[in-house]
Amino acid sequence: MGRCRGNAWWQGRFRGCGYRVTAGREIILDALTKTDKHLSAEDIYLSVKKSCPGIGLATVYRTLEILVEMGLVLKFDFGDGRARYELAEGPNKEANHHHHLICAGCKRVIDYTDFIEDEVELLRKTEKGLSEKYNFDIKSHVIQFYGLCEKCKTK
Amino acid sequence: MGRCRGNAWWQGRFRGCGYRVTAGREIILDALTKTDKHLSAEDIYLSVKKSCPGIGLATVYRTLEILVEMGLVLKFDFGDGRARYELAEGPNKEANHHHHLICAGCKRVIDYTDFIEDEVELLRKTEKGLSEKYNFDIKSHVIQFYGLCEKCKTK
DNA sequence: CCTCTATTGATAATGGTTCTCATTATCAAT
DNA sequence: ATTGATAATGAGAACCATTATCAATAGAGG
Ligand SMILES: [Mn+2]
Ligand SMILES: [Mn+2]
Ligand SMILES: [Zn+2]
Ligand SMILES: [Zn+2]
Repeated sequence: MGRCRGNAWWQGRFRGCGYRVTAGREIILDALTKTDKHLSAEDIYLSVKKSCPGIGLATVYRTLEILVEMGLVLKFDFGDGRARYELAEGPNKEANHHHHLICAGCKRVIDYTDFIEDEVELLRKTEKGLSEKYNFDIKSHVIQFYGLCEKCKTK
Repeated sequence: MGRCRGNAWWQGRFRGCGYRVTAGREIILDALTKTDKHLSAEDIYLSVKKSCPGIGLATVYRTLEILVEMGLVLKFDFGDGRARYELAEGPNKEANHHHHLICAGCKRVIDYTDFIEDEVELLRKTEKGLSEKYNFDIKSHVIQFYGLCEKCKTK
């Protein structure tokens, strides 16, 4: 057996999907785990480059693609022309599901979970109704509110 | 007074915003009015080119930008790498608001309004709560369900 | 170690969108 | 109807996030 790279929670899942565990993939997932921001591919690239200077931007994109496909990471479009990524689940983020408030002024993105309970209730009803009516198998949803944040609404 | 170009419902609003009424803008808005599809800029360009061969793609983009800014047209990202546009309101589409089901298999987009009543109720509550808690002025929302349509779920 | 091959980094290519600029069209004032 | 100020346009270049290419490298089972 080759040198062991550790036993982080995600590695089993990773190997189970037939993917190899590499230094690049480890550090990219680390970067996403260590922040609550909504990082772009380039954000991640620059962040990861500090402790892994040789990494290429293409590897970041390729890894993110895999992570999204596996459901470990969520990919969003907040309207600024680049994709944003966020850890979907993890060691400390088991029940991380939330929705977004997006400021049209400063482009800030606010995570909120405050009203999730009621929403989840309605979503369950809506998804059930839609599934039956359109015979559509719902896998995920995107709920985003656009407007002006505290600072931008006064200008 | 120059040749009158008609008195379509939108022209007053257009001039009121300081924009000139042009043949290109008229025909682009026509194209959006005459369909219930979710057209890309290039879709519109090709469609409009048939009755206005000289039009340029840049004009389509510029016009769409204005229409979105004015709130006459909605811009969506369904994850296929290009923006999609849809008439927000119009002569026959006063209460056109709806949400989307997006098939990850065939990329088909289904408009639905069936369960809007309950959703509208929850949205009102949620928006009120969020506005107060985050002092955020909500202007619009995007609600999309992703999954597999009738045809794609069996494969 | 050894082999097989998935992964990687550098870089070119792609493709949707935006920008530039000389020309044209709109429209309020004549 | 004509004019003049300037907004709008078309052609094409530029931009830039994302993908594809490919030779070199590294993961993992034996
Ligand atoms: Mn978030
Ligand atoms: Mn629609
Ligand atoms: Zn703001
Ligand atoms: Zn489908």
